[in-house]
Amino acid sequence: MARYAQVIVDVPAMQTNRPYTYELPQALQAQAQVGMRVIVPFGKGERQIQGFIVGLTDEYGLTIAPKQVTSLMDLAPVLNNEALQLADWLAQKTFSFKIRCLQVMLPNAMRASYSKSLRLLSADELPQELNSLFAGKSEIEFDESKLSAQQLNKLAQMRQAGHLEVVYHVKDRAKAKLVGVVTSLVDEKNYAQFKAKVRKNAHKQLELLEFLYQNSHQKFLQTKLQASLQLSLSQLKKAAQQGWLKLAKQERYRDPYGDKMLQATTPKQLTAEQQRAVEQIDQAITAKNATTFLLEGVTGSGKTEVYLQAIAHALSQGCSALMLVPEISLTPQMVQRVKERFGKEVAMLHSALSDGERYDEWRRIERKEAKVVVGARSAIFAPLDDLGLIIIDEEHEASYKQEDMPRYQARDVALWRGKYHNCPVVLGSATPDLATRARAKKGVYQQLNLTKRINGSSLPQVTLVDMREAVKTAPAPDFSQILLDQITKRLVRKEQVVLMLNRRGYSSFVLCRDCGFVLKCPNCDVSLTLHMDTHSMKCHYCGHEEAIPKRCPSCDSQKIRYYGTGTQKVQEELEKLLPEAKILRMDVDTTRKKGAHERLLAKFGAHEADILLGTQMIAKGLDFPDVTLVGVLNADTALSLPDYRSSERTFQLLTQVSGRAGRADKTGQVVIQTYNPEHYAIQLACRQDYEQFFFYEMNLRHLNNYPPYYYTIKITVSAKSEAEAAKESFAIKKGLAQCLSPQALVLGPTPSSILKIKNRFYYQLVIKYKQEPALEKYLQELLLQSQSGEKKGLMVVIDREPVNFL
DNA sequence: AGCACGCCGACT
DNA sequence: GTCGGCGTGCTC
Repeated sequence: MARYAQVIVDVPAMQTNRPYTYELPQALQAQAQVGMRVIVPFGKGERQIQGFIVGLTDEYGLTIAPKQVTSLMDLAPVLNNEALQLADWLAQKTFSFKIRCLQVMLPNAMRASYSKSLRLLSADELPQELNSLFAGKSEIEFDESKLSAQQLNKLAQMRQAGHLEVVYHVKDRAKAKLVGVVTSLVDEKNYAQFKAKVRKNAHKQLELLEFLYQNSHQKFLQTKLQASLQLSLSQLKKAAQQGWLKLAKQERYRDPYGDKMLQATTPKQLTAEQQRAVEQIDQAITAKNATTFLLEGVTGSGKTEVYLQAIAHALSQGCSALMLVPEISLTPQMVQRVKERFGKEVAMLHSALSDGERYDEWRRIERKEAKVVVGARSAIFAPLDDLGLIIIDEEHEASYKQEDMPRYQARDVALWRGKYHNCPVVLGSATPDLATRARAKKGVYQQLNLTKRINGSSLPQVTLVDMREAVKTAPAPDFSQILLDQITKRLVRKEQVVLMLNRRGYSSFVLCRDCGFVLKCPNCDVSLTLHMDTHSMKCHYCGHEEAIPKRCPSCDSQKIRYYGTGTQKVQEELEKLLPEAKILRMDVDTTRKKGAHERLLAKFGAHEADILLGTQMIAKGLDFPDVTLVGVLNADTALSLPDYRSSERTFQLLTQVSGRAGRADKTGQVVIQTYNPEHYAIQLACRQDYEQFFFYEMNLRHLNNYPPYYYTIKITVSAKSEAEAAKESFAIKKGLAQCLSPQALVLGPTPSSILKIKNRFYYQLVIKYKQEPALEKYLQELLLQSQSGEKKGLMVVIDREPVNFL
């Protein structure tokens, strides 16, 4: 029983980034607990907002009168002690507002939505101008954007005079789904009595009564009953009135998967290597050791089976398990495998779920109805409170880093939770992140190796095509003769082909052959991308759209052409070369709709197409036995990017796609087209030689002072003018020089690779350092100060260990 | 973020 | 002389 609550309010700003003390009304004092959501008044006026109780006290150390908590939004805390501690750590580590860190722990639906309404206090004072607005009602919704300046003016006057008030609403969107349930009340005792009252020719009623009698005291889903007996709602209601049945609402989980029945699977026989890995992990689970394992295994070496058996062991110890996969919708096969093994014990959290579905999955976890959670990045916050194991599959994936506030790295959160629960964390990959692998080498992580492919199938045969030469005789700009021949061969043999277009930093734009003019976005510093489906030019950053020019806007030449390579263009090329081939295209455009991804893959799996053409997204986790050829059209577009990780990315990607070919009995072939055939990342990816790549790349990182030898922090400054952004970033550099030791390095400031986005200009600095005790404080201070510049349109963003330097 | 207070330009 | 612009500062 405390009198006051410490509340973090839902105002993401630097000045409000601290707890506020509210008085708890008598009635709430017994219920209030740390970790509950509340509604509190904040600021002048009657504005109401959501907040989180982070502490309870009996002291109120302020001289101003306390405000009172309006209401509690929860009956029990939605954030436990672990979540609150984790939020603290996150806020500090990622330079984020506390409120953002608390919100990221919960499903979206638990974030309140706000609205305002206008309530008329004395209706006779209403001026004519506002008559139509209120239309006789005493309370209307208040949407400032829909009102004219004059109307707002009049309203303000009314308010001043006390004839009108603004009412603030905080709505909890977290609602359980309710379904109608019908319970039969007909039995031996009343059946005859009911029947006597029904007219003889009322067939429908008799039929219903008969049905209810046959199913005495049973429960039915209202919708199903209506459908099977062809009843309207009013007929049901009438029956309820007569006492035949009871209509009620019942809570029901939204079911994102449908009632798809899955065949239960049993653990598979393990190879000696897998066995060893599972044993080591099991041991750590049983002993409650927060060991971090690096499970390094080539594609097809059976990492998933190791995960599944380790999860089973955690469950057998009475613990729960958490498994992260990169952007889950991309790997439906993986999800299915987990569901097949653990059935309804599994909860899924991924981006394709609606807010409601996500909320339901979250509650299933919280109520301990699901003990295995599979999900993408944000699932790392799943409310499992007896964790026995955390797995991060494809741990090198960049998608584990969140790109906006709070900019967390899910791997780091996993390690934190592992420590909290004393449970092991397994990082799995065929091509581990260099930092991870380096830690394993130093013995910080324990390495487990899977060196053999599970079915003994050999690694695919890889052919490098030097496009500098091949392009001279190529039948189409993106297809060398060698690749085309190979594709044709598969078509004849009725085998399947996967073609990957490395689109990073590459898209189709329009260029004038005469004057070199490129059509650019008026708001952003990027060229517009051609979209054949809508017949327009689009900006990928701000959404600006315009018509495709027929003549050059600069020199009026007609020689304005499409340049670059997009999947659409490649598809057209391919259709011309191989008119008989059936091609499926998979890219952002064709997979935007929910479930489109799965449908495309299912189609390809069912042999409805010969060729699957796509971007990076096809490289991950899909596994089709009849694919015997994988072609990479442009292996090196990412290599030229000004990012120290471009080699690592290219290596990972090529290694991964190569693994897609020939997994079963048929040996696969991989054809890689490149303009840099001698580049080490490409050469070593061809040989699937991670070890060699690791040594080579580590050496380069060492020479150039990059991670994992150094930590990095990126500071991005943006302003309405380039000069301001530049000026501010130079000032920050000056400040940094004061606080950093001579061992630290500061790169920049430089204009960001895309200088202008949505009419804002971006400059950035990168700090590379090993040990800087004063840095963290300095950066916190910098953020605090930047607040004053924010009104002038200056913004500062701090990103720890950024995933891209662009 | 949002809301009020407060100090300077263009109107009745 | 007032209305109303938006720069500034605070929110338990």
